[in-house]
Amino acid sequence: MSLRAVYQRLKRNLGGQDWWRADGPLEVMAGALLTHQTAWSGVEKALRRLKDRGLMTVEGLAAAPLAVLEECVMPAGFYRVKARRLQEMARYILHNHDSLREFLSLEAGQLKRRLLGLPGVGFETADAILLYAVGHPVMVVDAYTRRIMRRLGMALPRDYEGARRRLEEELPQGVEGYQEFHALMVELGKRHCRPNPLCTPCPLLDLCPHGMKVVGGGGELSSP
DNA sequence: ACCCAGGTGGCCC
DNA sequence: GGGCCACATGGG
Repeated sequence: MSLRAVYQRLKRNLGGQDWWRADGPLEVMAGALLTHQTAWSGVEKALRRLKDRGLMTVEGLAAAPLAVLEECVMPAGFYRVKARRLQEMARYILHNHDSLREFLSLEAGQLKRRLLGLPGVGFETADAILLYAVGHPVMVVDAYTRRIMRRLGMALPRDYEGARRRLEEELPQGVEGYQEFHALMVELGKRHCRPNPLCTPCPLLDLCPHGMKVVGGGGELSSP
């Protein structure tokens, strides 16, 4: 089964995900930093706290006492480092650009390099910002995507950029499709593709891993 | 009492 | 380039 076929099947059955809705680009950027190794429910609480205190602006994040940011970020975990990263990002933009808008309107490659220079922004976070905050057609490669691809027998290259290019080549190209595919990988992964060998069977795809056991019945146990 | 979550950076080899 | 660890709260 081709990757495009996988995508079409998931999309048909799980529907449009309309994922990662946010008030504006800054909220997407903050969410991208806060979601590191963290459940989204905690990220939502943190974003809510920041907004309720009027801190969801570049100026607000840049000027707020670190202790206040930490208190807001708390429910998203890793709160000390994440609060600092939020502030560093805001201060960078404030000190080096006319506005958030101007910063985000840089050419995609330029923007990505600058994002990567910020503390806490690695390849995945940078690409998430490009795709969801700005709307550039780049794939985001996360842990779920890698795991699912591996269990489909289509393991991605280990290096991030190689993996991203592979997905971008094999999928229908464009912002819509990339956002949708990424969302589908995460939602499917949460249900049926955990790191632990004990995973629930996936009714849509043969995700059965490593020849390990499946809980619940319905998944194939075909051992070669 | 585990395991896990929409990663990244620092350190080591 | 890789492998290991810290970073921390909250839900199943």
